[in-house]
Amino acid sequence: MGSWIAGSSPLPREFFDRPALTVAQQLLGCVLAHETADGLVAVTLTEVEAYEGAADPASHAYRGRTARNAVMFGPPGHAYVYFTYGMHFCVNLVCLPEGTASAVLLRAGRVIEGEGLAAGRRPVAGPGGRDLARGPARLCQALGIDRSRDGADVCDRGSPLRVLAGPRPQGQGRPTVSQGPRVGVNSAAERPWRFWLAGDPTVSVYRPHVPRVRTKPVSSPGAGDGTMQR
DNA sequence: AGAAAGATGCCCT
DNA sequence: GGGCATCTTTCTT
Repeated sequence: MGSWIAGSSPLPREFFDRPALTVAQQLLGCVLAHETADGLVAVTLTEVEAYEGAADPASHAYRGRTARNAVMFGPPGHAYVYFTYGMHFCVNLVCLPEGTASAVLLRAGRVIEGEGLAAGRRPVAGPGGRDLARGPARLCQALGIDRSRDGADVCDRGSPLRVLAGPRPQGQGRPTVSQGPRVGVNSAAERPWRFWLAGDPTVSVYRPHVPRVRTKPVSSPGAGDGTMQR
């Protein structure tokens, strides 16, 4: 089986020393591998989102550097792992040189190595493995990525978390990349900075941007005209 | 010190 | 389709 992953060289740091929009599209089809004491799990990336730094209201770095997002301001090729919604982890890859804060959120992938281990980590995933890493939090769960991987150098051959060039299918050119608005972003939602492999079943289902509506204890008058209230 | 929101996923109706 | 789980970060008193 594909033990080529263990001996393969990670992508060079220059790969990540580019704008997030470029890196995001180039990352599709590449391999993300995570090695733990339990074993190796690897996916080919099928869906990503680009986030700029200071110029992007949807970015965690928009309001400046904090203890949480410090890795985003560091050198390219490192993982920025954050915790959200009280239970989920998501992983980003930092782009551009130190001092800038752009990154690419990894949203989905297809498990190509360690499927048994990944399935054990995600017992609720259905058969077939399609849902093992569909969605950013699911991807982290399948790979066993948590905050201890924050700052990991994915360009380091000795790192437990690495990014490798994807296998080039014979007789095929570059995969067809689709593009659309980012998911779960209520600001700058008009920027089509989400990229995915067209037609891939492991891509997360598109949810049109519906901001979370807080339930109101009392109904206010004047809202009976059918106007959307949020 | 306290509160509110959050780059979500799961289960139930 | 919608509510809920669950907690960290950051902003506001």
